[in-house]
Amino acid sequence: VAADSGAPGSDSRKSGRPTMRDVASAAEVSLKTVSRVVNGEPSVAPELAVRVRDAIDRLHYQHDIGASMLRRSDRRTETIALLLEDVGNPFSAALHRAVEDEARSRGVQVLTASLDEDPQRERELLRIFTMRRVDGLIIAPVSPDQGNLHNEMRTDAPMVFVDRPGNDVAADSVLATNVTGAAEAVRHLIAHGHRTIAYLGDYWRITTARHRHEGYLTALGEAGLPADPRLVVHDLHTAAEAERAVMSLFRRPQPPTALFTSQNLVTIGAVRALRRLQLHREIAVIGFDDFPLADLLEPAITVVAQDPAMMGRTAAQALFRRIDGDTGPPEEFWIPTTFIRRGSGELPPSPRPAAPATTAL
Amino acid sequence: VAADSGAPGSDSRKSGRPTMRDVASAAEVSLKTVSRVVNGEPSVAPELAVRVRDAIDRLHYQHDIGASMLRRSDRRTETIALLLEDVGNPFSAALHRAVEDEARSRGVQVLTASLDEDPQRERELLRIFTMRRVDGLIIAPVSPDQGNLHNEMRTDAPMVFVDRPGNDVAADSVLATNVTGAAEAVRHLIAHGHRTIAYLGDYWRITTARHRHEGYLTALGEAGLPADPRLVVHDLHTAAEAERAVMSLFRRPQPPTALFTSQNLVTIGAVRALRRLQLHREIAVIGFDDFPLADLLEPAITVVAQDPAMMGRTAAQALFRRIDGDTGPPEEFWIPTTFIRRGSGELPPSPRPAAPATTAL
DNA sequence: CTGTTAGCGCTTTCAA
DNA sequence: TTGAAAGCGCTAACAG
Repeated sequence: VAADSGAPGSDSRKSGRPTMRDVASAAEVSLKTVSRVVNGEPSVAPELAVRVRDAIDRLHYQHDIGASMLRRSDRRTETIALLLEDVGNPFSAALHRAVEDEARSRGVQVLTASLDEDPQRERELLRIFTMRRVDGLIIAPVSPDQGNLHNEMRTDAPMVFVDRPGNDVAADSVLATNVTGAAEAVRHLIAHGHRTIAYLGDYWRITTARHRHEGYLTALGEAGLPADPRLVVHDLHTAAEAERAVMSLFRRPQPPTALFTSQNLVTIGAVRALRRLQLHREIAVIGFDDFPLADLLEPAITVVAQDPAMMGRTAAQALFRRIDGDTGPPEEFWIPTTFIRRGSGELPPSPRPAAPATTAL
Repeated sequence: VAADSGAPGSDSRKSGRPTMRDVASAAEVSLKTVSRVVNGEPSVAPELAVRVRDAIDRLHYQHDIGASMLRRSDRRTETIALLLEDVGNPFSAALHRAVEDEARSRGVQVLTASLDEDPQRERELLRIFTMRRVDGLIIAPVSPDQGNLHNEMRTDAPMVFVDRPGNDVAADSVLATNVTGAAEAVRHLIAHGHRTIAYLGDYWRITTARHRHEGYLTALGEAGLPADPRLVVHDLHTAAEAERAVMSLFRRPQPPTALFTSQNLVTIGAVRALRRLQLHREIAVIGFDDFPLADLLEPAITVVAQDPAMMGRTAAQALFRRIDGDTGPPEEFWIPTTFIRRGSGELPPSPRPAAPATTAL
């Protein structure tokens, strides 16, 4: 076995990729010297280093990061996991990009996955990424019982929550100012004279949706306006659902004069419905979360913009601090939202009680 | 060394995560039996299997995929790389999502990275992913010299090109019907009476941009229309650049009556410019590549829609076929574009010679 | 069905 | 500065 290890020229390889041993014998040095050159350790005689590098080029040697990680003392895979709602949606995609940039500057690779609001998928991915020994995780959690989940997994890799809090897990979190941002929007509508403001929100189980609803209620409360439950619709997750919800809202006797939509797709669905009802110049709309072309619609859509790139960057930076050994108490990073006036949020209350739509209903 | 391997209860661990050996001694079986249970090999007595699983739960053992891969005969990492222009843009994000879904169904993880049109970054990432021993790569290439790149890398992992062809590399590719899609759009404009049609395109070096320009020329040629180089602007990569280009186009003596924009952001920039010039109801526009809310603009934007999800799915399926050992000749998969009439492409040629903008210029 | 031995490709430890 | 030996956590090959 060890007999042919020093044998110089002859390729004792059966097939497959060349290893450090092959390079060593080609360069007529020890395996360890090759390792030193590959890892850029300084204590190698220049002459030997040249011989090694020559052999590497000649054999097209490719270092195996996986194998090296196995023996390394730090056991770093230089890999982090990013678990988002859906890598295909604009918010997640922007956040992903920011994380990638931050990771790139550290030579770290990113494994991304979409959770689709599925708790089972979340636990499965947590298991998989633990088995892959990622150095850390950034996660927009789905499960309400993050705590159990995390314990159960025994993922000793650091974790940072983004967009949504990791309920009772002691870890950093990066969150948008959902409550105050939503309240600001609703206050703006009230200041423009609206008294009947509908709330259209995402799944109630999603923390951010609850927070935005809370901001809505706060602003109403401040103004001494009643919180009419008939003006509140939860659990809208797609544009189509939101469109239907708005259509039926305007079939009611006392329709709202303004809408606060708590999410991207809901805003778009609402705008679609108002167009169909020919009410888009009558009914005020403010959406939470900005979206491309919001400024080109007529009227342009007033929004509470989030900053997904900043959230991603902040989360990645926090994670890398933990990976680097920071053991301070968990921190919360609040990423401010930006209120952007564009027109739809500045429409005054429509005098007439809105179109009767289908009288039969 | 081997002395304590069989020692039952006492934890001989110094620290860190438990290994199969720990599980083996806790369950009082051999290491190999644990391996069998973990890998779901059937030939284990139920009683032993239970003991092993108990020990796994008790010690919170977590299988190490990296270590297992090192010794496995297939040497699969169950990982693929996905190299896209920018994971943050809608086209890439949608494609990414489709690849993820396809990979998920095989238990494969996806490492994604953005190339930003940077050839150096492309070669660096190719090197990194080779060192990580991904099972395969899906790539929207940047370099014109893919051939050299690929050779140089000696990435024996299969590769599939998506969105852009991998020039003279013998590998599968998944491409949109850029030439015919573009020609269809321009034919449509011609059919609506336009004779002066501008082409606004992305970086000339990008293959898809060249193909779309080719389609533009084809349609003009068929109709016997001259190809006026003053109506062609290349190398527009952002909405702002496109906006400026369109503004200056309409300062000229013979402005076009219609625009064909060869890319998302260019379309949006063009629409912005037409709005500023108050020409959005005069000048026809057809964009290549659909975008959200294109139907809500006024006029709604007629487009040649691509199908990024289909492209991602097709690419992933092709890649997995190769990973599974298919060694047939390289294939080209053409994903058809869909022409979507929405209004902006159906505007007739504007009779008056368009606004004079700034007379001083 | 179960266990033993060897060794994946690399880094560590320690001696020369 | 260089190298030999040991072993990371696991699976393959071959015994019992």
